[in-house]
Amino acid sequence: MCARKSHNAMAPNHIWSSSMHMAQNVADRKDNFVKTWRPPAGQFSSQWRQNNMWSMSTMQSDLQQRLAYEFDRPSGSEKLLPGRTFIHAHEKKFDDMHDKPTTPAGMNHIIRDRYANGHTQHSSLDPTYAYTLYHREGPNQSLHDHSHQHHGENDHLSARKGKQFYSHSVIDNDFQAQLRNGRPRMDAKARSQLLPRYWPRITDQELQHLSGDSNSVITPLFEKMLSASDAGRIGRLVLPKKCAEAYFPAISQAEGLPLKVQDATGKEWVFQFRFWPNNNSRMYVLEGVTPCIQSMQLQAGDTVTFSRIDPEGKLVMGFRKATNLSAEQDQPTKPANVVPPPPEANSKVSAADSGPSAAVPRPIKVNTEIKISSPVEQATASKIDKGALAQKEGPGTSSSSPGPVKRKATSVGPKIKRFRMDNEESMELKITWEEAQELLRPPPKAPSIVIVDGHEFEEYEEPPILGRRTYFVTDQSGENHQWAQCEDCSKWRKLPVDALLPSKWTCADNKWDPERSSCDSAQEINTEELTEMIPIKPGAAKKSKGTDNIDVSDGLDTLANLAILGEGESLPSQPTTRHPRHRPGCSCIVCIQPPSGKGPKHKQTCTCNVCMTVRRRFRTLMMRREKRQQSEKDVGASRRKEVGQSSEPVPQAGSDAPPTNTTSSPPKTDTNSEGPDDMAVDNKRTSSPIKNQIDLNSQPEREDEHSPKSDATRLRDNPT
DNA sequence: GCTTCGCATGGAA
DNA sequence: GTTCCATGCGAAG
Repeated sequence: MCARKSHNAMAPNHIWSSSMHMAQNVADRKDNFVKTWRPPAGQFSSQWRQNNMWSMSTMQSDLQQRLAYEFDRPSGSEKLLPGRTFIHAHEKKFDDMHDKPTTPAGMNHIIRDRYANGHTQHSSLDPTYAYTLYHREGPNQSLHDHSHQHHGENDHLSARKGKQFYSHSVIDNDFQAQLRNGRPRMDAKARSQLLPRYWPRITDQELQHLSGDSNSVITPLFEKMLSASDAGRIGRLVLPKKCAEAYFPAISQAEGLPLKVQDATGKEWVFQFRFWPNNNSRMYVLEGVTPCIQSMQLQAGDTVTFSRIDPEGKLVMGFRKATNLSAEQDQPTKPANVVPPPPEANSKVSAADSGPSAAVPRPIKVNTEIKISSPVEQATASKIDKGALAQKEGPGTSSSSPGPVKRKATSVGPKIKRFRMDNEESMELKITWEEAQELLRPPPKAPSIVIVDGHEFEEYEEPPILGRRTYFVTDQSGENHQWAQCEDCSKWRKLPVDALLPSKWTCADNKWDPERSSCDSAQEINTEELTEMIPIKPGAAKKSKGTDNIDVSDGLDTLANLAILGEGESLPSQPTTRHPRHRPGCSCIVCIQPPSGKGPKHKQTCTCNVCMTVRRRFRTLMMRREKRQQSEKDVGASRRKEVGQSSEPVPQAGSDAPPTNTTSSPPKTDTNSEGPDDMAVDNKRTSSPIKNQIDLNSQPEREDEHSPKSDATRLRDNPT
């Protein structure tokens, strides 16, 4: 359907794939290929929203990766060769082979550039080649980023002198490592099983620091975001099993063996590399990492990277601070992912921190996406630089780092999760993948038609762009059109279905309806009518005006409201959305609340998001409870009537109290007494120090599950 | 009572 | 259903 070329060129590739994959029979995957890539027919075929591709959950990781690329893709130098309008079957094959794991963005850049350089054969697609290869021609000469040099491969090889950086495993190098280590490295298949979140994303600057001045070659092995327990005082760093088995020495005894690891400063640490038996498997840990972690001032959420220095075969440990995110976004040109100057850092490292060119004698790649680990985050980054979406990276810059891999939320401790959510930038990560899809538009340049295996494909030379959200509507006459909201006046305008809007769109851009090409023109229909047709809330986009062109509030509000109303209750005029797994950035009632008994107490006057949500939820719960109790009373009364008529005493169902008490006892006025449900509600409402206010530190969603009696008791015990 | 060690548990993928 | 892995937890020191 779209953007075939660039996707094929840059689609997720596996780090460890070998060229043998290329030899796989294309026909084996032909059917799937065709189904996936065939341009769908129909009136929306030009829209960048084909569900058969963009909504398939099985494609998600791939798509996320693609999205990440689409978002950060620079233009200009990274375009594919204009003249190249065909797709090698084996290239597509490769893409298919590796569309599950995601590709670090930096790798994408390299791969793209290799395309641009005419390396279109297997080597250009083979990540083992395609990753970064840097060389320094002399002490004061520039390091040449392969991705920006339009030289041939031979030029590079011949020019390689002095220090070399291999940002990913080079086959020969890996083979040598096998020989040195005396045990086979992970085979290609096993490598392909390595989860993308462990793929190393190391900038060239990090590599420089790790390498020091030696003539060494660095092979990044894997990385891991520190969990709370990793960074805690236990001193145990849980290692991803496959990484441990692939890159660390084989151990047969649980006690393991001591492992020397060098940090970025050259200091050597000795950890105990061992495992625990676990569910017929092993759980690998590095013990004794606390001093090292502390010396690096790492905490949960930060990332440690493991690399190998060859030819010594040393393990070297780097790190990346998670807290660089905000600073990085504030200063997008500052190189991120730079190893902070350790205590004994030399001037080189310090200089590196001061600017991209201070310590690096070449136009080093400035990676502003290094912290962006998910497509959503990528989207956020793009949002920050909304005006220059397509030109975010100027000439001479690119991302050497990879990137966008969706991190497992549980790899970050709860506190870190909340910290990340509190982070202003992270709070902007409020766009789901499905929402992002709706914002993608084909690039303006018309696609060329290519034929692959007898099937026609639209091939775009440029990536999709972020467009303004529109809503497609079929009116009563069967006519299709779409509605878009003006950036300036927030009026909704009806547009033809094939209209492609830029992310910033105003009435003045309404070339399809000259009568309504001005913000002064009235809206064609009133908002109420519009709301009936499309799932928008009046003024929703206005809310986001000034902060972002992407209107992402709908889905979020849906989630929040669903959380408030409880599962199974949908909202009128809003799409029914099941709550996804809780992830960093999730704004649901569960995620935004501090854990029980932890965190600062909220005052009754607090108007924070948590408190406001709790209040709303409390009110809803109370209303529901009162309704339920009222209905139960009614049922009970009617039953008693029936019982009275039949003169048979029947215990009241669902009540602990004797049946006679409910009607015969006078209303209790003692708020401390344990009364019926409605009294418990009253108790709850009045137990607060401030009249008619609720306990913002209580957890109504749990209270809802408890008996009213316990509610009253707990509120009495903890009136704050 | 505190820390360390080893395993178990359960959520997430 | 299986595997991975973050973390809880009890035993031992």
